[in-house]
Amino acid sequence: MSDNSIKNMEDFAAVSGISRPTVSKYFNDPKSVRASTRSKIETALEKYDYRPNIYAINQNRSRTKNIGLVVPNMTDPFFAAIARALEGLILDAGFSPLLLSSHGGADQEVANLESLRAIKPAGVLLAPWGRASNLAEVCRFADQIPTVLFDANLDGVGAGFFGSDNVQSIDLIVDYLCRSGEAPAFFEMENPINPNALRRRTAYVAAMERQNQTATFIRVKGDGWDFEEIGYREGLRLFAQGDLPSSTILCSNDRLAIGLLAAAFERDIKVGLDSDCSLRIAGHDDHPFARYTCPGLTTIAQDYAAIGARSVEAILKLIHRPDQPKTREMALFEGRLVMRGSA
Amino acid sequence: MSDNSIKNMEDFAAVSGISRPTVSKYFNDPKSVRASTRSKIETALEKYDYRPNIYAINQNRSRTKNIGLVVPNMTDPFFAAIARALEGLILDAGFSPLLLSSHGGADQEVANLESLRAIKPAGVLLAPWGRASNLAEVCRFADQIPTVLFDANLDGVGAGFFGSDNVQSIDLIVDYLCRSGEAPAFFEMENPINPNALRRRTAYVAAMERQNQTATFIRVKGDGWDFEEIGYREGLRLFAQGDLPSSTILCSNDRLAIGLLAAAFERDIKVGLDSDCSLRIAGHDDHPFARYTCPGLTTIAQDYAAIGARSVEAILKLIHRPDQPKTREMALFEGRLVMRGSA
DNA sequence: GAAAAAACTTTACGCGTGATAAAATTAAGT
DNA sequence: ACTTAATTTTATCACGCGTAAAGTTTTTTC
Repeated sequence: MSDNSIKNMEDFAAVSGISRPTVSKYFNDPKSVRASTRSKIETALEKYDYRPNIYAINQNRSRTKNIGLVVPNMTDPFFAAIARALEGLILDAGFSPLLLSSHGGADQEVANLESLRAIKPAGVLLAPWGRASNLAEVCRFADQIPTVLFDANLDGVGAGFFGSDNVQSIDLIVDYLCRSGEAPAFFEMENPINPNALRRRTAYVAAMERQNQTATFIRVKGDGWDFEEIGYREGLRLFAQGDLPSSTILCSNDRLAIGLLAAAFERDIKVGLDSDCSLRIAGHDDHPFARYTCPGLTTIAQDYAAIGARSVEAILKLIHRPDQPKTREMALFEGRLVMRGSA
Repeated sequence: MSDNSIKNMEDFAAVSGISRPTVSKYFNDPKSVRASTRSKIETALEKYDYRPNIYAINQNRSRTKNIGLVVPNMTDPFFAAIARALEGLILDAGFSPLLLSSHGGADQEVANLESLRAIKPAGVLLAPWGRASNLAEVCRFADQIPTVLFDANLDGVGAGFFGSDNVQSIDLIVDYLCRSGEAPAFFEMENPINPNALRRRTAYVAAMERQNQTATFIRVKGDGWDFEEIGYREGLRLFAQGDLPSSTILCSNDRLAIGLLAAAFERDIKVGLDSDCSLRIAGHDDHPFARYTCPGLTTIAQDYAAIGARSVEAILKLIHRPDQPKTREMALFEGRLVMRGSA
């Protein structure tokens, strides 16, 4: 027969013995048709494996069933893990995730938003590049398409933000470090791109105040996202100089700490809690590799299960009720202290 | 005026003073219209920022300007790095990359191919899941849509394969290890999913033969992609037992080695070349984190610049001349020895 | 078992663009 | 200015599906 000639819904409707509009209805919602016709269609479906043309479907719809997902840097395992979790949640909600990475920088971020615009997504989950983001463009985008921010906040942009409570988490780890040894110095980049880095800095100052300690900083130079390299290079330099402000170092993020630990190892500086150790190092984020550093990295685990769940929930609500009151939703989730050998 | 009412090409053609078919021609190839009309269109473009509806464009086309890019696991920084490089090459060629990860396993791989089918990509670059891949489905897909494999080969599937020459690279590192100390034992998983693991195993046997050494294996249990965890857990177990077949261990890949190094550190086993070290560990792939292990991991760097370039080149050739002779192209690229502290 | 409700069929149109043939215009060369 | 080639315009169809209206059949309800 003409088995292979099922080119469109018309043809498929013919072989399944159902009219095309009903078949169309079926594909939009299988439960919206009578059980008997549904089974007829599904029988034919098994035999002819037809699928509606996605472009024709979306041509009329002003919004599709896609949800854009933009992360600043997929090469960072931390974001890769979050992205993966979010993909799952989006799929569960019956939408198709479209994952894009802004690794090129703020320009790539804008380019990603442009690509998404062309695809007319129902909504977008955006972890912005950071301070360097093209705020005007991101704003313009968020005004046109339902957008929820996660991981890093840009004030007032999008319909909501969900991320970590840096004040709580930094307080938690500063408290732990102070109780278990010398108060920590804060290791950070001079000009961090990520807004979270700035918030953690402020949170560190406040936490140290609460501990009646004076905040001290180790600020290092470095551009871009090659944090391990920066931590390593600057660690080597610092250890060579030998004038650390404290024997406990709290890094602004795990990736800096990973580099710093490698530098300490190379310089034969024992890191940890034991009596023969001269340095303690802690991080923030619970990077997937934090448990395989030497020693394992004491750090803060972000609750990104919760962050992801709430972000997806928010974007879905926005999609289903697009004309709701314009109150910007926002929630910060507590971090959890993960104790390993390094501090 | 009616500034914002540019809803389609008709409207845009009107405001730019050019007929719609000519505008259409412009968007398909700006150089195909007269310079004067081109500038007219581009002037209007700046003023009204219209962009053709991507769904309407693709509705008729049997193939789009998209190239699918499927990697087994984006959470693995190695694949994240390759994917990023490939994305750049695809963009340079004037196509849009669509990146998908099969992290769910072979089922997700099939699902990804299904998604891609719906999008009608011009071609697909596929790094297959491995032995567990649904061979029949992948084959069926590759028969319908131009497909090139990279990283891992599936015999006869797709129009070509580009990857690393495991025989050369393993020979290179075995030779180095033998010259610089005790001949290596091969650390691997019992049932590796990745075809490269099997090839490296065979290559190891052959290389040891050439060195007049007897091949010895350390085979460990473990499922899935959590290689660091497996290396770490099994490393702890092995070191507790204390009956290693050799003081030099060549791991099937870097991620196993990273776990193994962490285990050695925890057990106070000094790894490296110095006289006070009792163990040497080497890996394969030059994982982005290999330079931050303690000590830095001696390994083989895959030439994935070349692999990526050739893969993209091959898929482009296939797209432009779809009916060329059906010889399956294939090339293996040499690895480079990266010497660090661990061996 | 009849009336009401629900689901389906038929018919027809619209979406925004690509493609093409024939006619009209413009540019280039002499 | 005239010829010729190149380009643009006009007009029309195609693509595959969503959707609405009107009529028909099936199922549910009492």
